[in-house]
Amino acid sequence: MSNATPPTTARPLPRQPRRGHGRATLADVAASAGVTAITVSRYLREPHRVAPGTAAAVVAALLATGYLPNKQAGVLASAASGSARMVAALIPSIANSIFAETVQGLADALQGSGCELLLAATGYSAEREEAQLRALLGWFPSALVVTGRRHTPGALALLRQAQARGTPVIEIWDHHPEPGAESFTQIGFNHEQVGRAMAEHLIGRGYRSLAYVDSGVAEDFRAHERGDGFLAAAQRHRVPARRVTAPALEAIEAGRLAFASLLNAKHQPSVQAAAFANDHLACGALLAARAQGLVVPSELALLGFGDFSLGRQLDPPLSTVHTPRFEIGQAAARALLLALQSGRSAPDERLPWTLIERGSA
Amino acid sequence: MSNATPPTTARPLPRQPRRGHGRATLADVAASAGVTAITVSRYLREPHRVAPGTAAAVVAALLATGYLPNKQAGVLASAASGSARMVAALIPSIANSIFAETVQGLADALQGSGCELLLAATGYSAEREEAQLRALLGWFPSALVVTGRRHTPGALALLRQAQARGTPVIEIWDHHPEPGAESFTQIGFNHEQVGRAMAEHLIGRGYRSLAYVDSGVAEDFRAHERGDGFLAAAQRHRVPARRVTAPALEAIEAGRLAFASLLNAKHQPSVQAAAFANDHLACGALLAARAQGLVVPSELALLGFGDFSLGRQLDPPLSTVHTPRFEIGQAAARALLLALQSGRSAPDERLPWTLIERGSA
DNA sequence: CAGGGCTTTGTTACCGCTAACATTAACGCT
DNA sequence: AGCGTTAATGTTAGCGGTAACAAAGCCCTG
Repeated sequence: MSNATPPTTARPLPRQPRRGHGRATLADVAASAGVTAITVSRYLREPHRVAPGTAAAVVAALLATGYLPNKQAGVLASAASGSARMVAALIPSIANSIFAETVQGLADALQGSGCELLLAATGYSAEREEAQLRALLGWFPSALVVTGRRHTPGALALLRQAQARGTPVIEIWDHHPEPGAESFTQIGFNHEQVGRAMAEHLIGRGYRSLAYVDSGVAEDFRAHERGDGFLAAAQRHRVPARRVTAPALEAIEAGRLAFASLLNAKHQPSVQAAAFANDHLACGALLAARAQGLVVPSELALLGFGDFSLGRQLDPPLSTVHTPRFEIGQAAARALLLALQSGRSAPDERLPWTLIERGSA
Repeated sequence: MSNATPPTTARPLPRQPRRGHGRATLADVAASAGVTAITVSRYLREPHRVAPGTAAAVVAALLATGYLPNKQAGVLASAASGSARMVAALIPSIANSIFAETVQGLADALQGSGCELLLAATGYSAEREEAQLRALLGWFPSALVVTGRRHTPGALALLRQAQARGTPVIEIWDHHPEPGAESFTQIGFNHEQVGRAMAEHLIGRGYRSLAYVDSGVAEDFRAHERGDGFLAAAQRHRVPARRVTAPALEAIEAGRLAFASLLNAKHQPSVQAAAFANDHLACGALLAARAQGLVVPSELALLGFGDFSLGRQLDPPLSTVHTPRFEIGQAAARALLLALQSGRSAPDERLPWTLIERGSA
């Protein structure tokens, strides 16, 4: 009755509309189908709740408009449910084949779950990890996958916050439950244990003077831990062992150089067997040893870590530790999907590694 | 005049509020700083536009609340500007070291630009590429990086739409400008040309019966194109050449088996030199050849593609084609950042490859 | 045939943030 | 003094979707 013509007061003066991005929206689809937006939204999420006839019209409209849902809007609207369907993964390096395979496992297992993968490489820097984490959290990922259990205090606080809010946090490549301290889901294995096994393998084969050639990457904590385990086991067996740190170069080249320092005459007794932080280092050393005419393993035994394809092809083939690198990614995906479903944090998983004796040790 | 007290009708009865996710929002920060949300927002985006005193209060409030911006909301609100600061990349396989290094280059160069990386692996399937593309587009990425120039019609339509809306689209690992057809920014090299160069190298070294061992992955178009170039060049030089397709197995093993079929007696003339779709295949063949006591390259020359570290370590070391795999990722990042800045699509880049003669061909 | 329950669709408000415009105060200049 | 200009901050509305609730229509039952 009174809404015929608004008087001169309070004219809402048309302001310039913010144009969107040109893509069809739910409203467009709805208009085309002759329904309202919520019906289309419902059809997309719970198709059984719209009547068959309506559904047909909606489908036609969806095809006609080429609608693609705007996930930003969707996530924002259902913020409480927190279902961004996006997993943020932080790994040290993508180029490192170890982590590349893990990411592949993660991506494969996520495929079909409707989760996208947001990836960042930290370059083995804990500070960078924190910065990346901060950036990635801005997207409200539904789960977080981080590498290892060492983080800056800031990163740790962010991870704890996220976990407290119900975002699953999964640590991969390590398995080292701290008694008492409540922590995140860990999927991996114990690196100290691997180091011990490497030492014990060499000792068992009769070598009586050992070395561990550590990674030149200062923040490759897992390599250092394998070294810790290695040295501890040697000490327990009263076998002399020392730690050498490879130069921070391309790994094969670094292995070559590390080999030279292993043979350095000023160390007594001279090294009979060396374990390496990774296969690339070990291969470099193996090649250098062969080039010098040294007989492997009788004059110097070499044991790698990682089971890269390269080592299998050398002469003698490199003895090494096979790691479940693909499986870690898969298991992480399974664990986080489970956690998202159940609402509880998934259990730890300790995945098996195996020491493969090939010929070099 | 009439809006003093609403009558009993239309009581807005308090409805249950939708709670958010528990994280501090701009409004919280603003309340803590004693300003309104827009001021905080402004401080974060254009700090010089808020007064120094206010800025100090805002900073304090930001720290006190531990605020992390919600990027979903930010992107949604500035939809027109389309600045999601997120790059979607689609590659065939993450585990393949070629692409892993490219992704690393991409991530490295994106680092610091404030762009996140949304990654998906297509498993060399064009259909899967389209599906992934559809899913990734839901996030309104600010740029798209796809591998190669072959896409399904649906994917192509999506890419064109995106480009038309101003989202840079970059095709990596290929460089094959179609005359006339307007296309996307291509960063890579011409694979047919590489194939020709491989054939010409072998012909130049005097081999008079050639073979190209193609990838067993049906949709590895670039490998097939190298084969096309290889065979075309051989034909032009009137040198017999045939194409053999490796079985779709693990590549080193596939190379081993491909080697056997190369020597198949029923083919005349027998193959003197073979080029391979990738180094893994070539290495498998080289190892098989050596195992049979064949002398490489005099009895059979082998030429790889990719320059993987493995090939360098064999005896004889594998001759191969070095590709700018890391640089492709970097260049893609540079190109898309440029396109985002300038608003125009970035120019193509043809990156150099080199044929490295090592000993096997 | 009134009334309870179910199905189907719509209305409203809000997620967290920012574009567009409004407002206020301080300043400079003729 | 009067007026335009600029700097600093606020108000409003909306991005595109979904949660919460409402309402309309149908079926069945006693």
